[in-house]
This record gives sequence, C-alpha cells and structure tokens, in this order.
Amino acid sequence: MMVESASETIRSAPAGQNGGVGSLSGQADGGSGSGTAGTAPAAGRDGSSRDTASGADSNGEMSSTELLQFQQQQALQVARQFLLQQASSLNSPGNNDSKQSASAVQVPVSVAMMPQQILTPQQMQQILSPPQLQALLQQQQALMLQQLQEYYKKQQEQLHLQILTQQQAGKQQPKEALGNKQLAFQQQLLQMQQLQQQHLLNLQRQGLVNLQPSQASGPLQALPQAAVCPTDLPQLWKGEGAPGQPAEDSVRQEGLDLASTAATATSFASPPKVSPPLSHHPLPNGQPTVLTSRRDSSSHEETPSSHPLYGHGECKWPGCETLCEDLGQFIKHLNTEHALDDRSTAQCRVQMQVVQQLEIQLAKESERLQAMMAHLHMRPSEPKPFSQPLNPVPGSSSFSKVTVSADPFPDGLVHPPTSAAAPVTPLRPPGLGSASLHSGGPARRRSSDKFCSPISSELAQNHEFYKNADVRPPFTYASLIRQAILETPDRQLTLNEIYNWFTRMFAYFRRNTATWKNAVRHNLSLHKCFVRVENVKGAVWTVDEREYQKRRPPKMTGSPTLVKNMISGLSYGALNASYQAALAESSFPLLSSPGMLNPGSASSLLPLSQDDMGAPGEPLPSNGSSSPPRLSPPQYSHQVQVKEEPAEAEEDRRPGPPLGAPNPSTVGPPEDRDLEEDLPGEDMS
DNA sequence: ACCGGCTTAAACAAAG
DNA sequence: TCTTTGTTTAAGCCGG
Repeated sequence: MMVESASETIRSAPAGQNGGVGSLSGQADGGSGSGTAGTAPAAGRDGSSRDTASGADSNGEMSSTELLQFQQQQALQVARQFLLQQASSLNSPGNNDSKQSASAVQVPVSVAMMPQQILTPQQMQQILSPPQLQALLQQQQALMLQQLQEYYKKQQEQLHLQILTQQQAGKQQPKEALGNKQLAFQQQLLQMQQLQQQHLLNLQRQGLVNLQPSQASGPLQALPQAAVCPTDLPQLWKGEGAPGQPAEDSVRQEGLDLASTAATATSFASPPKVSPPLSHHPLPNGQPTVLTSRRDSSSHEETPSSHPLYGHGECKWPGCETLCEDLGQFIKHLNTEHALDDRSTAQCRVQMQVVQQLEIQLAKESERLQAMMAHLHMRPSEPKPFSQPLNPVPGSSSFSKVTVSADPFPDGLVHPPTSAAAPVTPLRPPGLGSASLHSGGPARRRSSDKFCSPISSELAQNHEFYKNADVRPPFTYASLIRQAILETPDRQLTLNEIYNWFTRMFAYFRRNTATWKNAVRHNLSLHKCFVRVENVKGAVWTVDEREYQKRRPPKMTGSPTLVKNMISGLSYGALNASYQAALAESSFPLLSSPGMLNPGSASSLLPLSQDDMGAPGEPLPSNGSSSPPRLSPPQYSHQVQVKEEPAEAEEDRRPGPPLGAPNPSTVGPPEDRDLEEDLPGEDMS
C-alpha cells in the first residue's frame, strides 16, 4: 500500500496548544529496575587479581613460596588500590566549590553526598552524558594521580618495607607457619573488605538509590555478592593505616569505618534526623587530607549563594536533615555539626568510597566489554571495525563528503580522530542535559542529534558505556534508527532487527520496551527519511539519507553552543547525582575491578557513519527527484537491495558483526526482549 | 509568543 | 484472539 500520501501530511499537525488533555502526564516508567538479567553477569572473575597472581593458582597447588608471592602481590595490589583511593580523597578537597568552577570537570565529593537532590533516576540519566561521565572519571583520576604522587611514593615504600619485613620473617619461620599467618591475615583482610563493600553497597542502595525504593531490592541486591571480588574491593581501608600506622591502627580504623559506614547507611535509610550514629569510635584521624577537604568545603562554600549540601532548607549532609533557615545558619550548622571530626570524616570517606567504587566498576565493565568484543572479532581498536563489508566505499575515506547521491554515509566512517582516547572528553563537559534538568518529568535532552555531534563517533566512543550503563543515549530516535540501519551491510533492517539493535546497543532500551518501541515505530512512520521497502516476506526499513539530511538544518557543528548549553545546564551536584544514579541504576553489576579507566578503551567500535558530518546543506545531488515518495526505494544513498528474507535470519547474516552484532552474549541478550519485557520494574511508575 | 523538533501516549488498522 | 507492524493524532517540553 502506498504510504506516501499519508506521510506527507503528517507534518501539518504542529504543536498542540491546548493544554491539558491529558493522559500524558503520568510519566510512568520511572522505572529503574533495570537490572536486566542479561547484563548482570556474574562478575565473579576479575582478571586483574588473577594476573598478578603470577599464575600460581593455575596449578592446583602452590608451594608456600608461591603462595607467599601470590599473597604479596595481592597485598600490593590492594595497596595500590588503596592509594588510588586515597588519591581520590585528596582530590576531593578542592572540589566543593563545584559551582564555581564550571569548567573543570571534577566530581566533587561533597556533592556526591547529596542524594537528596534527587531527580528521578531517569532524569539523572538523561542529564548525564556518558561521555561526561567518562570525562569526569578520567579527569578525576588524572587529578588524583597527580596530587597523589608523593603520597603514593611514600606509601609504596612503606608497603614495600612491610612486605619485605614479612618476607624476611617468613624465611626465618617455617614456611607453613608463615603461610598460615599470611593466609589468615589475608583472609581477614578480605573479610573486612567484603564487609565494607557490603556496607558500601548498602549505603549506596539506601542512600543514593533510595530514590527508587522499589528497585532497591532487585538488581542492586545482587551487587554485593556478584560485584565484590575480594581482591578488588579491597578497600584499602586497611591501607589507610599503612601510611604510618601499625597494623593495630589500621584494624581499629577499619572497625571504625565499618561502623560509620553502617551508621551512615542506616541514617540514610531512616529519615529521622540524625543522631550521631554510633560512631563511638574515635577515628584516628589519619586522613588529614580528607579532613582538610571537608573543612575547605565548608569554608568556601559560602561564596555561592547556595551550597551543595544545603537545599530545601535543610542540611543535606548524609543522614542529616537539620533544618536551616538560611545559608548562614546552614553554614553554621555545617561547621558545628559536621565539623572536622571523626564522624564527618568517616562519612566523607564512605561517600568517597562509594564514588570510587562506582568509578572502578564502570572502568571494569568497560574493560570487560572490550575484551568481549575483541573476542568476538570486533576489534575496537580499529577505527572502523565492522561495517564496511559489502559495500564499496571502503569506509573511511568515503565519508568525506557525502558526495553525491552515492553514499552519503560512508559507512564506516567514524572519524578516526576522535576514536582514540581521551579526546572524547573535551566534547562534552558535564552538564549536558540542561534541559532535562529542569523539566521534571519526561524531559529529555537530546543534544547530540542537534548539535551534531555525530552520533556515530559519539556512539563509537561511548558505545560500551551505553551498552552497559542504563543511561539514556543522547540521541534522537531518528538518529539511532538511522544508525542502526546504516550499520548493517545492506542498510536495511526489519523493525524487529531495529529493536534488537536498540537493546543490544543500549542498556537503556532494555526496559520500558513498550515505550521506546512505540517511539521507534512512530519515528519510522513519521520521518520521511525512513523508507519502508516491501519484500516478499515482509518489509524492511531503509534510510533515505537525503531526507535525513534535509530534516536538519546545518547546525553548527563545533557547537560552541553545545558546550555552553551543556555547561550551563547542570550544577555539579546534579551531574554527580545523576552520575551516581545512573550507575546505581545501571544494570551493570559490576564487576570488580582492577584497573582504572582507560580512556580510549571504548573508542571506536562502531563504524558508523558520519551522521552529521556531511553538511546537510550541500551534498545531495540535486538530482531531479525532489521528494521521493516514501515508498520509492531510495535511489540515492546506496541502493538498497531488499533482502529476501528479512526477519528470519535476523542476526545471523551480518558479516562482521558489528559491534553489537549477532552475538547476544556480548551485551545483554538482545533477544531477551521477552525477558526484559516482563521485567517487573519496567512499567511501574 | 510562536514555531519546529522531539518524545510519549494512545487509538486504529492490517497482517500473521 | 492475540501480537506485531504501521500509521496517525495529540500533547508536553525545549530551544531558537
């Protein structure tokens, strides 16, 4: 049936003016539940610890020396992590003035403690742009590393010493004894770590995630166990004692931390004001750094008219809801109640840990994804991995100018440039979703499409992120659909395949299926750029590149505005909150984690087309056909060969599995539609 | 304030 | 009859 005529009309109906009518407001979906089973993996294995283990464990038994070695290595690792952690805390101090330094990308710890400022998880997600997250993480890490160098060295030395000492001691003692001793120690360590981790997660769940009580019980619950890998979590709490304190101290501290953590957690959970939790433990303040930070923050918070820890007339300090009439009073309160004392310090630390942990998890996930992709033949490292197969146009080059009708999208094209590493960051400063922030509900930010950040490159760079984090991608449905279609060799997909692509590529689309699927269909029908081609066995959708380009005026590309908008939009607090929320909500179960974020990791997976690259303006060949009737097979862009049997084969026919290709296993089970479909959390509001 | 783009919701219809 | 696929319409939010 000819759709053409109908489609033409569509546009006519512009914006609605009548308000009310309703129905929409409901805004359901707050969902969250996310934890799609698919993604959730069994995180158990963490490469890192294993690597370091010097293969000792590979053969069932290891000699005591080996064991020793192994243990030492582990200890080192733990220490290393601890250091990193410390670094972060060091880093935190200056961050409190978040609002002031809009440009810097940092994640102020203090800000992180304002779970209350919540927007719904969804909103947060929207606000948050993955790239931003990454940028944040990267920056933070860089910073911490920097600041920490000295500290780090010291610590290392000490550690080394300790280890040496132990080693020596070990030599003198019977191996077994030593082994046992170490083992015991290590076990203890692990236990503590696990405990801590649990508390942390707990906290996280209750405090940060409480926005979504419903989901708390679900997916997240799994976190602790799954995510926690002994070696990783390590929390160097104990490490803290290291700097200069003997084991005793560290142990003690440990206890303290735990307690405080617990306390914090509880306070979060229970609304009640805060009564000083049980922190009876005197915190051996071993963290000058942290302390300072706290103090700093309180001191210069005054500058801004508002304070990240102050909102709605009350103190947002974790667990504290004290009412303060004005900022002044609040400041006072802050200085008295949350002064530099054990409790505050501990709470701060906890918060930092939460953040850190999340960061690490993110990094881990990314790494894992990469490995998976590598395994599946999608070489992330390569600029334009898949897609170019059949079609001529050897990817890369072509894109250059969308020459004539031929192939506007060069398929593969991702601009190699960005791909590499950190570059991404610059692109999106935190703050992306200005829009979303305000709007309470369904707001959405769709930056990229407009700003033209080529979806392809964006996607390519953050593809892993989107795949795993339950974050809404900043692209419009139209651009995503197009992307999906262009990614395939024949540039055509059945509706179902498009769905699959969405679920495969974005964790976010693994839930609320009804909603986005409807949107996808709606977009396919609505935009002229999507052409439906009928086939014996059904129909496939193709992209009429020309139309696509047409529909968007040549926006500014470099988009200073973009940046501007993004920046202005959010306060760090919000950003951070969203970050956490996103992470928390994200299904990724995380894994444990050894390494830190590697910037370039995600880069370049997708071949993607240049999306906005070709200036919409000129390219198209002015070949007569002005507005191709909808149905007509696109003669420009590349000829589409309707495939004989569409749906059927579904994923199997793609040559080089594009990234998310066929393999369901890669990410979450694409096919899980069913699965996710029934996810409880899904539609509940 | 208006307009256009985008999203979400929902009603319907045709096919399978 | 139910589900999927498509098409439309309506309405809200946003940014220009």
